[in-house]
Amino acid sequence: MDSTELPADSLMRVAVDLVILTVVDGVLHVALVTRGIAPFRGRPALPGGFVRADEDLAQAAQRELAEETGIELGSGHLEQLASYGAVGRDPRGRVVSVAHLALIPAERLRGGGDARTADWCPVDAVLADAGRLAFDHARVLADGLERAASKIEYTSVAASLCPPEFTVGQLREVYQAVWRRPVDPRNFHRKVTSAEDFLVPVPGGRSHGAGRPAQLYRVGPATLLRPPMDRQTIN
Amino acid sequence: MDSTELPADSLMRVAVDLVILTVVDGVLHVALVTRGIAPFRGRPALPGGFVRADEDLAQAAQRELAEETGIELGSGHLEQLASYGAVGRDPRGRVVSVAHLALIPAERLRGGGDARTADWCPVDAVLADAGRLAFDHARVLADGLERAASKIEYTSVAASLCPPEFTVGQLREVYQAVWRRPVDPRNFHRKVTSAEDFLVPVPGGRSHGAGRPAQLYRVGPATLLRPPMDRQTIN
DNA sequence: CCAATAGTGTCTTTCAGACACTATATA
DNA sequence: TATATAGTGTCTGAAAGACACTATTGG
Repeated sequence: MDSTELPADSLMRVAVDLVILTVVDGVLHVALVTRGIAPFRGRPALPGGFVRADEDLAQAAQRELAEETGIELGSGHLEQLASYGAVGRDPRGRVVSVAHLALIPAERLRGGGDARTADWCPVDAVLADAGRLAFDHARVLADGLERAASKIEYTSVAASLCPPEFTVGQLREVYQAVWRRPVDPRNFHRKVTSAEDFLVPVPGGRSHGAGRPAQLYRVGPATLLRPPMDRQTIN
Repeated sequence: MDSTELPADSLMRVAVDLVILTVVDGVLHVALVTRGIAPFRGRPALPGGFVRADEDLAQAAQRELAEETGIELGSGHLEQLASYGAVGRDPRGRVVSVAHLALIPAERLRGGGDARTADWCPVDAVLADAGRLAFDHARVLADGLERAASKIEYTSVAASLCPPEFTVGQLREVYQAVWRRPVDPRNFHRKVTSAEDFLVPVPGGRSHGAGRPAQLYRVGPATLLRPPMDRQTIN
């Protein structure tokens, strides 16, 4: 492995940062850590860390996700978001961060408080004070939220924010939380249940709680929703 | 700039690779270089190079685009695509590549032949022998093509593949080339001309050539096409 | 019973697919 | 005149928005 012919000034540190989203009681939350070391000590930041020499980008993201949330990604969704490499974004030196987006069910959260684990913060509150976020994480978070909102328009990844078996009402709550707008229950029901292979009913599965019990579903083999839902237009 | 506390094994080389697309005579072309040095010497590859210490990712991509095609990106479109960081993707050592997608008008091409410049290759021919591409560039190219095809569904970036003033027919040729399928001229015309602020007619601007002269348009202020076109369903 | 949520049905509007037809240039 | 491309109009079917109505639970 001779790399003498490679330019030395392209040697940089490569990190992964994670936008980890979940929905708790109809409210979108993002996982944040409080930085214990400089720079930005004491400020909220996205979970993340440096990529190791023996792992690829997705592995590094999965490792950080497990370390900060305890999630092993059995259910849940993880995808690459974008890379951020402005020259001065980290005062310690040149760091290129490959941001990832994770969508995980609320039921699998483990309690925060531990310094190593992330805290779940309502996205509205975080955005109201986005200037406190370390590095360029306000931008990364904004990009992650936009990606999540657009991706549930045409895919079934919203189910990654639900438990393995869920009702149409729970799925609708996820859409409303991510889109920050109400969705008509009846039209939503018609849309998602009539889409081919999008949801598969669990035989005999019924929800409990207030109101009429609902059919339980699992996510179906169709990962794409066609035609898509349009969050701008939708009632 | 003290980085002693940073882990040494996250030091990697960071590069940009470019998927540069254009449409010549209704056929989609991609810019490829022939590698003059090992590894993959003599094999076709996407244009690219290492990021310098004093430039960010977008600047590096623009610089490489200018060096390989002579395009200064007055018109044209450049966006980040994705990052590729598998451990063994470059035999010389650990290299993380941040791929970008560029869409440029055919009229601004400059002749190849020069060793420093890229050659324009029909995408069909390249895909038919994608295994010859260096590194993981077959995958990067596939991702770039998919991104281009999906992005013209809901944005006006297809106009970046046309000259500044163009006819509806030219724009339709671009869609057909990127989607690899025919599009009904009449329905397409109705769709793009009735979309608010998508195209703005050039007063008195008329095309010449075979058939009835067509109105010339410039791309309008609306960057989004709503509702989008669906390349799966479209006639 | 009432409140709450699940689920069905229906009317209307919008818009895409298909395609006839007209308009205006070049060969 | 023949041919090619531009552009308009019209019919039909799919699907979304709006919303009435029924179904089935818990309190």
